[in-house]
Amino acid sequence: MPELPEVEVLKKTLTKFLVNSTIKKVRINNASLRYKLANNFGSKLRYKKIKNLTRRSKYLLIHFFGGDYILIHLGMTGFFYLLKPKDKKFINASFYINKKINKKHNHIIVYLKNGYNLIYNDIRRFGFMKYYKKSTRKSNNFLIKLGPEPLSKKFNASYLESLAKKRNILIKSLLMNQKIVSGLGNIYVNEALYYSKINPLLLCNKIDKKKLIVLIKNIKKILKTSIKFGGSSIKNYINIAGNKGSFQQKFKVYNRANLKCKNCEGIIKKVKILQRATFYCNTCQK
DNA sequence: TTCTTTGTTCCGGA
DNA sequence: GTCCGGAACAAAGA
Repeated sequence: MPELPEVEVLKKTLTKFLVNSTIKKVRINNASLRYKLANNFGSKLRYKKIKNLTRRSKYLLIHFFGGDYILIHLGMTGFFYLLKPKDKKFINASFYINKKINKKHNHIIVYLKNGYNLIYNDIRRFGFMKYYKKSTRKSNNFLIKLGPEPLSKKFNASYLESLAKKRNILIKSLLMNQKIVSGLGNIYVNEALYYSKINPLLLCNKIDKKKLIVLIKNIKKILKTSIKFGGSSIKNYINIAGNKGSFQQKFKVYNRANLKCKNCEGIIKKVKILQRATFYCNTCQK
């Protein structure tokens, strides 16, 4: 699942290949993403020159000279790769492809003047992209409601405590709320609570500040490590088309129901919180 | 056929 | 009105 670190790595990788490049044409194989692509999506992109790329939460933004931009969300299975057919160069830009690419899910192909094709592949089509005018930069509905970035200074223990004491919800629900902190998904919340020895079923207003300090520290550490790891694993993907990557995510608790805890003798339990799979060790997460 | 998966929105109960 | 959890939704694969 593409989470914040994956999007950050994607941004960095694409930046190298897209900035200052001009779009020659766009081929849309399937416009039915999570939100149907506008009919003029391709024609709007044509001849646009890319200025820079940014990330907000799990959204990737591609900015054009002149100020218009596209907003992208990868959903559950969306990813990008770059292909330079002339020299058979293949670059996996999206961090986590383990399986062979099924071309039938190549929904959008952007042909760039620099010879690269930027390809968007999304098996379940929960991802989306939208074209926006410059004037929407400060009023974009997807961005306007988001809380602080988890890696920003604004996301600290005092901030979290002030919100936690006002609410009567589970700590996991608090962290999953994008208005509280934006960009943490299910996997990283599970992992961060495990590292911090905090039970996801605890009420957020019952957790003392000491614990919150540890939690904040771990969230930042896990995200940073993951970004670093993603950055280095990307290199292994600069291969000829078809070569598989070997990157494996090493989760401490996520998806380990009924297995032995990596920290103690406990067994990892699985419950649902906000309809999401939640994993924790009953012994070390008090 | 049914279940799982994520992020967001909507709805109803307390 | 406010707070909270559950359902629904998007699509595909097991």
